[in-house]
Amino acid sequence: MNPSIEALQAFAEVAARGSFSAAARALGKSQSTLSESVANLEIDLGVRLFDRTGRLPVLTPEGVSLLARTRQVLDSVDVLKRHAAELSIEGVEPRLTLVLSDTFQSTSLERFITLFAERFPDVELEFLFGEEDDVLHLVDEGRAQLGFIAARPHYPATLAHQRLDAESRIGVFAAKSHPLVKAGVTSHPELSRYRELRLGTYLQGGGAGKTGLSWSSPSYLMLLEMTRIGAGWAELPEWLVENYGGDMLQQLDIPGWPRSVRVDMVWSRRSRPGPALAWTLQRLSSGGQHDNAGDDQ
Amino acid sequence: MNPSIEALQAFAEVAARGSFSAAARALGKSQSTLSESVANLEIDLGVRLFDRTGRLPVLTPEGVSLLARTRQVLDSVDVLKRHAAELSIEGVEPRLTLVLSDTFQSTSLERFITLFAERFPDVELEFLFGEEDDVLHLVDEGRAQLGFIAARPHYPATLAHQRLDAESRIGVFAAKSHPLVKAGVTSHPELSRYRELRLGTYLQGGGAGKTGLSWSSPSYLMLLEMTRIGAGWAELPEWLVENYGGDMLQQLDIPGWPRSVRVDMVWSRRSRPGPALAWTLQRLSSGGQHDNAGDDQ
DNA sequence: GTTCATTATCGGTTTTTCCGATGGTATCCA
DNA sequence: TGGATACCATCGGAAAAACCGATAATGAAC
Repeated sequence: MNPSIEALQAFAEVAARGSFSAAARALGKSQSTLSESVANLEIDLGVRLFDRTGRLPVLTPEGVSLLARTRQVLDSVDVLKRHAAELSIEGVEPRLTLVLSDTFQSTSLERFITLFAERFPDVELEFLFGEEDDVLHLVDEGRAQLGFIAARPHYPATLAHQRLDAESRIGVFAAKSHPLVKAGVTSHPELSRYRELRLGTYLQGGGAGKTGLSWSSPSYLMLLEMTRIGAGWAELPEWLVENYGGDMLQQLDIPGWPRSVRVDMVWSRRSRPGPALAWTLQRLSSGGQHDNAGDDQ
Repeated sequence: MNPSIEALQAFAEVAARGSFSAAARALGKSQSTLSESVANLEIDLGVRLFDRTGRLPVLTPEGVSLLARTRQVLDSVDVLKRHAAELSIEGVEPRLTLVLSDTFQSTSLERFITLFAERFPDVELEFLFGEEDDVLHLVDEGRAQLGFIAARPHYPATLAHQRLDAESRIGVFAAKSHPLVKAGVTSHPELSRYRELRLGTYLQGGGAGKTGLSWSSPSYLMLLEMTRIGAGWAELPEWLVENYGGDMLQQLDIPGWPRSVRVDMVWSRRSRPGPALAWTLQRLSSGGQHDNAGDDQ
């Protein structure tokens, strides 16, 4: 037989107030209910929880011990109820999936994560990584709710987008030991004689257009790694090279590079953003640093 | 309104089996009960837990999220019930209080603690520290269930005792920088001209008998500390000096010292030892190293 | 000793839980 | 296409539990 949650609440309240009557008043129930409820709980558990010889009930040692576990039960019930209320009344999403791009600097992400954990402790955060078309695809099909992508002029009609303040610089890099560094390559045509390590998405199978000389990976981090070991040259975000490139990479002085790219957030128009997504959009679109940007609702 | 534990069990079971009927069979209830139970839970929480369009119910994203919390509730309920069963059926004590003496080597204690934690995970272990009469007093008045004390020939009639295998050597120590070390004291009468740092219990107020020249503390560790800073000489367990004395103490060569003292366990005769205490007595009295010493019940 | 607050117990009502039966429906197989 | 099967939701009724108000007993305080 399972104890009822009401009985557990009664037990905890009586223990806390030291009196059946006071606990009854606190819980808005009658004294007799509490008395019977606790008595039944004692029968249920097979343990005498209170010493009732005196005027007021006193916890037995067993009662003290079981009270601790009872509180754990009640706490977990509260968590459950609170989360359910968020889901139903406020309509908060059970989880939020973000597709991150290495174009998007991860430093500004740390602040966001801690704030999000405070504001939505019950929402599961899921991170995916992807670049370019993969981002759009994941968001469009609903696998992710929010994506970050190197800004482009046009987006599918089903996607909303917003440009972020931050901009990211993309340069052309090669390992210092790579032949093209010694050869002093300074133009793009020359570059194309060497192997390019380029971003390849999951979507387009085996590189349409550029083939043969180029290798591809869907992750900037793996491109960086391959560049480090001298497998070729690559377009890489500068911040990524600064943080993870060590001293082994050399930025190439090519006309038109490094380029400054802006980052866009994209999300689906198909359904109205839930509270967690809306909050996230607000926070990130206003730059994140000034919190007083009049962002209610 | 609180959800009932039965309903939460039903929810978890349906989610686990993927079918109301299967869950009903598993829980020994009727299918209609489970169906209604979960339906009411959904109303209670205000959240749709299952998608019922197909033949079998499928968890909604919200359901997945709430299922995790529900499992936590059920787990904590299981802990509560298990602990209650131990307390009631097996009569396990809610907590066990030991009075440790620094005479008792703490190395053999570590093994005991880990084994105890395995065998009685729900029993609270409380440690007190005391020496001599304090130990007897705490055990006799029920504040502690088991005490360790330097062996003595007679004990109060209300206390049972058992000699342990291990023996502890007590020597006379002083700081190497203390005058009596340089003076080359070799007999007890000479010693008495210097300040003694002696064990003083909580019981006997301000040192009956030896006064004036002696300072006292109820803890060997504090005596050790005072000896180290050169406040006087003291009788100390050798193992304590070895472990915590550093190189600052000198053992004095006094006739009759160091003494070998045995350690006794003492417990009350007033009530039959509970399972946890009985287990502890068995384990410690047989030395702790050979586990096959025929100790059942 | 009297008064006050507290607890246990008892009858009765309301609510919840549970069951069996029933009907509707998706899935599978002939 | 049609039948068999397993599944689910719903309904009425029975059993159990929760809850209340009233009452009597008891410890504490004055």
